[in-house]
Amino acid sequence: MSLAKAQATVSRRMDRLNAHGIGFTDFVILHLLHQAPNGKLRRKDLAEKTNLTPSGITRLLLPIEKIGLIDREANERDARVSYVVLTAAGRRTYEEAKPTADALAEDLIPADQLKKYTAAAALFKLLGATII
Amino acid sequence: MSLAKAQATVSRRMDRLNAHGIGFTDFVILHLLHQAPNGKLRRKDLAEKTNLTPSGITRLLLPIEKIGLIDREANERDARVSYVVLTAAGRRTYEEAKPTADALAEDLIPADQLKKYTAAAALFKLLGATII
DNA sequence: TGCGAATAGTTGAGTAGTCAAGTATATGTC
DNA sequence: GACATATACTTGACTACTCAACTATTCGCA
Repeated sequence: MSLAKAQATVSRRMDRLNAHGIGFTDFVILHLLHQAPNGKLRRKDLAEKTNLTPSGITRLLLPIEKIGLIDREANERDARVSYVVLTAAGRRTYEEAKPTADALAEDLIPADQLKKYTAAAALFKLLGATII
Repeated sequence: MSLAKAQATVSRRMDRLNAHGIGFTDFVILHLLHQAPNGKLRRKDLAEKTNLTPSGITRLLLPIEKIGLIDREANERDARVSYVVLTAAGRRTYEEAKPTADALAEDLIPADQLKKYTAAAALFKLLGATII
């Protein structure tokens, strides 16, 4: 209940990202893909990293694919997996949005205060969550 | 995203409460009413305490009212407000569920570890959340 | 080598909320 | 004392998920 509110606060704050045509969760996806080797991940990996279910990922990616920021790619060794790859447009959007996201994060929790919250991180871990 | 998962973990764990015929959020409502003077609160107060919107509260209370754990009561001075009151059955259910909830909480985060997490509480406050 | 069990992803139905707009009532101001 | 404005709550339409069941494929092993 309380945690949900904190979550809501974060995403609402981050919604200034939609100046870039994307929402907070979209940005997280782009961020994860950007970090990944070759800019691609299996849908299952995205599900794990975001703590969503595979079905949640399917539904989340649909509109991002529709606007052309990500694309599908088959795995030649395993026909079950479908990679999510960052398109050129996706990479561009990510790079444009990154400074905005960083500024918003800094605004939300000033970096010099961040070290205080390692205990919070431990709590999240205990609860099975991962810090972005 | 991460916070949402922690939240999900908590509520899923707390879902053992449905042995008492109620869910986690229902229990929170009963708890808040139990604490309140005269066992009643305005819907607006519940919204603030739970960090839900008034419309969320309306929808949340509907089934709890239907199973008779809470009831409506008018305010004679202000016809706009409708109190939420704990019924006898609601009080009974709360008192039965409380030990279960306490045990589950202790199970989730052992009390002797709890003091470690004051920093987490500070973080939540910063994010605009309240600890139960 | 063929078959049961596991894995990746999708889909239908449901849940728990949100926001925006609407109703009813109360309050402050001129 | 009437009228603009504010407050308490509800409702319709929507979002962002979840779970369970399904399809397609791959793997382990008798």
